[in-house]
Amino acid sequence: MSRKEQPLIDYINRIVELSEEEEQILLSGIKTRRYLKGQYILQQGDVCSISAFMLKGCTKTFYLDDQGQEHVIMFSIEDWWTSDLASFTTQTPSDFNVQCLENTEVVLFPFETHDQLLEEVPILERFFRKIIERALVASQKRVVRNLSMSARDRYLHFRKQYPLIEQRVPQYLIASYLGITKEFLSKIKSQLIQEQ
Amino acid sequence: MSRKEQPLIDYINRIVELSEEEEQILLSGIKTRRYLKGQYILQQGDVCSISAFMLKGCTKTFYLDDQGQEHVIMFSIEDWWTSDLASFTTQTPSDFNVQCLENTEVVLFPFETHDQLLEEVPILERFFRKIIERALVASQKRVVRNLSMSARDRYLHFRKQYPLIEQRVPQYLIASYLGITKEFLSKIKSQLIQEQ
DNA sequence: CACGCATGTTAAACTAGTTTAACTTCATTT
DNA sequence: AAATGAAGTTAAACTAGTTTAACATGCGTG
Repeated sequence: MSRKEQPLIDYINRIVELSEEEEQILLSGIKTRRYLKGQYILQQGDVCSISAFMLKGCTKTFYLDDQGQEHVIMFSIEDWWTSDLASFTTQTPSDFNVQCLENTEVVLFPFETHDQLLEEVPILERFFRKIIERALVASQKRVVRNLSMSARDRYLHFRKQYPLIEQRVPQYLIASYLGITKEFLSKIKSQLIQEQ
Repeated sequence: MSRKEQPLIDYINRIVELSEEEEQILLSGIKTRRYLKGQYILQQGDVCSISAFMLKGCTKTFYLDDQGQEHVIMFSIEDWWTSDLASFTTQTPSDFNVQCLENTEVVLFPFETHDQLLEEVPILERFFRKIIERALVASQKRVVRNLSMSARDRYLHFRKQYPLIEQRVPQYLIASYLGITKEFLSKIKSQLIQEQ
């Protein structure tokens, strides 16, 4: 049996074990949606009403500061989650935008049915705890990298950790993700080439 | 009734509701422990076998890089949690040290009994999900601040957000937490004073 | 009370990363 | 084929933050 949501089911089953029945309840509580390149899944100022699992495509999550400067917080590709957790959990306006860099297809978990879903399928409580744990570990590691590594080393780490993303998104967005200007990233890259 | 663990029980009850019985099961699965100023709760390279709730005192979590430089990741005071989640959840060697800056008393959640405790008191699954959610939100916000704010603004934010910590720990540790040198923090502070 | 040591400050020389601006490349539209 | 515009590069001038070093302060302990 092949359905659109299969990658999500597989993803969940790698972490906890869903029965047939639980799977059905889950499927009845979610929906899939497509976005075109350039469209926003979430906009700064809006309350984040969904948590999204990526089936296909690529998004950037970014923040516009007071001076209108864009700061890329994360990229998401297939099999990743994307949302603004702060806004989603507290139902307050979001600081972030999530915009599609490619045509994108996602599974949406709406906030309204989220608590009910957890009541009906309690094992998902553990599932969400575990994926949030992982996200927290990743975020803490990023804090450490930003505190202790030079821009050059952060770039090398990024290239190694996300080789697929590096080829898929423009360099100036990667520079923003790393916390540097596109000009300086350009310089780093030419230095790395000369060293070879 | 007043027991040492009461602040923990109160903390949990602010997030989920524990029955008398659940409270008893919880209490039987934890223990309290004291550390002297300077002692380590966790050392880099060891597997983190506990998750700790702070009853009293103050700790720093830090990372020593290849050049032996110390990077402060976080401070913890009363009513906070401290642990290395990455090491605790995967039972792999930790990158971090947790050292007491004052005489400290904590409630310890040992890893061995953690899963069993969650089986017996399933509501704790939700509790831990929620506090990890909060920690993730805080960590993401810190990433954003480190990407988008100057050292001066990060310092002002820190002072505002953690006024108690600022007075409790030495300035050079705060500089490290902010990702700058103690000399530069000193300069920022004297600039701020002159502006008054 | 004097010694040692941990903490904090100031200032000069330095460097990693930014800003500004001009130019290249390449894909898309007209 | 020309024109437009988004993405990337290069280089010079600049600035935020580091390094090094010297000095100040306080305070705990022999």
